[in-house]
Amino acid sequence: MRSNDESTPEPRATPARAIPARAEATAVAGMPGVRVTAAMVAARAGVSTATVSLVANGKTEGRVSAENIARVTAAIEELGYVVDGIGSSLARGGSNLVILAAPDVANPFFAKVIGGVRAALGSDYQLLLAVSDAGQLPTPEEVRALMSLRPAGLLVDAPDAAFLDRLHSTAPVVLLDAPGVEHYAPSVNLDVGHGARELAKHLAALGHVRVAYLDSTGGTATFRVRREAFLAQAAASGMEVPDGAFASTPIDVGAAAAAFAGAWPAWQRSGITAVVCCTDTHAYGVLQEARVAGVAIPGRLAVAGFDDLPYSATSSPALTSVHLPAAALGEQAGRALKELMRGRVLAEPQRTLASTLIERASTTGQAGNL
Amino acid sequence: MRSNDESTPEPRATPARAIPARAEATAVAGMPGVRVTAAMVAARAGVSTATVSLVANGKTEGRVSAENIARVTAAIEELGYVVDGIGSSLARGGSNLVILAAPDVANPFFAKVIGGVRAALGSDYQLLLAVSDAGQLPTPEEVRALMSLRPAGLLVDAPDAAFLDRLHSTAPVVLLDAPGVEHYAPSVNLDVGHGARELAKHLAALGHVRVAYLDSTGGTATFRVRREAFLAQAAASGMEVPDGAFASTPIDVGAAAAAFAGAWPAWQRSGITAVVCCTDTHAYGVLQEARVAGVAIPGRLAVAGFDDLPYSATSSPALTSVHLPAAALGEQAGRALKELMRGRVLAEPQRTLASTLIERASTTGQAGNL
DNA sequence: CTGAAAGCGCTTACAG
DNA sequence: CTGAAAGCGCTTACAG
Repeated sequence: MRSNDESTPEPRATPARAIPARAEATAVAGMPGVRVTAAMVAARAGVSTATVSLVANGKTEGRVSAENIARVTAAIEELGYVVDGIGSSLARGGSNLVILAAPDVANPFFAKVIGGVRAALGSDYQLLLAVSDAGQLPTPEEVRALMSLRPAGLLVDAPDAAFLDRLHSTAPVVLLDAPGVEHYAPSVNLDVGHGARELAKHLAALGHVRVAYLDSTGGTATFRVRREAFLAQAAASGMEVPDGAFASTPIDVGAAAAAFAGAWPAWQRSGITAVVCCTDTHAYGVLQEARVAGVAIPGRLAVAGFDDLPYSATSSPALTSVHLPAAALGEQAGRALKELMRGRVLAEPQRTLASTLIERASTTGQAGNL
Repeated sequence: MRSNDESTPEPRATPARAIPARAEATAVAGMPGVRVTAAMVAARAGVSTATVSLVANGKTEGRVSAENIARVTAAIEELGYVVDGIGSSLARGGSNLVILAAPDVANPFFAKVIGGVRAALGSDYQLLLAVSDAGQLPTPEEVRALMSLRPAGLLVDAPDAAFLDRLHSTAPVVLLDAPGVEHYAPSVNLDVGHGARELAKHLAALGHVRVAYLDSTGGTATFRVRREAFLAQAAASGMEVPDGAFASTPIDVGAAAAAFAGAWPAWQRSGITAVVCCTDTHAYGVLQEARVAGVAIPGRLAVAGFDDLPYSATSSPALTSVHLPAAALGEQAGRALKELMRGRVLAEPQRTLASTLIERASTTGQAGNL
């Protein structure tokens, strides 16, 4: 669980008699340096560590004299003192860390989510990402280890029930994009079903009757929602997704391209005129392979995706896609967590953000547009 | 610096007389639960906390009787005890956290770097990503706050001198992709210059004489290296990059496409037959706009990039690109840091990984390939 | 306004 | 093999 041969030379605190100014300035990057403690600051300022703590944390109002504030401030500055997070966390009973666990950090969509979280959290909390291998949430063991840091709060993106069952958090938790498991904790969800239905209506209105669906292999619950909502509305709108018109691949352009290449001859024979992809990434693969095969988009085949990634606005043809409000997702989750961390009760513990269909040339363009 | 109104209700440790089994199992996600301490385990097992610590950390050899190991193990299991990272870190003088600071987390390239780091670090250390806004390293203030967590080590990707000057780390540091600042700390670099020169030779061998260069606006030091190495070899190989044949945009497909659209008429007039892009992302923009404008790739214009992103292998045409060993970069940096954290001295503190040119259809394909 | 002291949860010499 | 005790660096009642 933790390193058994932690032979790192631990810097022993130097005796407080002669405190050199800028002790930390002697630390060379990569070399252990001298750690400046509150006791050293106290010695230099001629006060107690209690006073140092008060000043360092800005809790001086009506508690520390102007004289002492000045002395301590000067000593802090001279020694380069930074409050130790470990000692502080232990004394306070918790840290100011917020941990964000997500299966898919390296994703342009997720970058926006992170931006939103940061904006909401502000500088009171330290945001750290728990990373694991691509497409995987951290294991429960990893999360246990993280919980032992006593984070002030936890944000979990796209969790499944198994993960949440094994997560016994003592800190407030907010879930992001957690369809089907909202009851575990306050959550912010995406109404991706709405966009999926809009997409089905859009295709039906364009006269499509037989459509294919390119799904994700494995993946999180959102893909089930996307598929089911689309299929339900497709049926309601009089469209058919024939049995042979399903395929699934990992979220990877090449894999999607290959799957499309393999499936297209049969799809073509069965009269498919549109393919809906569960992510824009899948759709890029279809666009690419269609170009190679000389399939006119959208003239011969309409293509659409989900996520509205940056590239989709400028791809050729531009890709019709269900837009998801990533920044708002992060921002509202961050906001909710902040409330919980302050001990407040959420007025609205379950939130859902709308998705919207962005219609572009891959479904609406001139026929024959390559 | 830290929250001033941390009004979170702090769970007081319950008196150790009646310890219910599975205390933590009563914790509902999002609700503060009971924290199980070593003292509770000790009480239940009828031993001292010292013994609990020994057992929990697997340091029992020749120090704890089989009898007591069994009792403590059972109590740990029954109560769901997890060693508290805060208390442990304070006692040990440091945490087992490794913090990775990077400007560009949401990048497929970087996902591989992270994978490499994780593989090298193993389970002895907790890897956490310090995130900031897109394209930015965390500020020195943010890093200070992180340092106060007493990480066991620090990994910094693509730092500049200003960042390192203000980073007074007391923990071992390893730099990744840090051309020009290697002297600050042990580092693992990418010899991107080699790939850039290979690319210049490749284009020259294909008969190109006048080429354009699409650079990144701002960005990290690697872009300077890419440009300079390419230009030097281009000149040496008898190619010319005319004054008007430079452009730069952010790392964004749409921006690159727009820049190319604006520049192409003049480039065409001046006899440009190839454009080198400082990232594959820029190159995607060029490919896309070229398609719209009916510019045959590579017949009329050869296109190449750097990074060899996943999409480049399957784009249409597939993109010639300078491949960078992302996973190896992370892996070697992680390995080096692990050595340092164990108190060892690096045999080879400066390492450089080779880059290779991957030739694909965007430069070598049949002329007229759209 | 101030400081001595207790306590946060753990680890590690130390004495037995 | 075992436990009492000191100590990690801080914060916070508490008494003055």
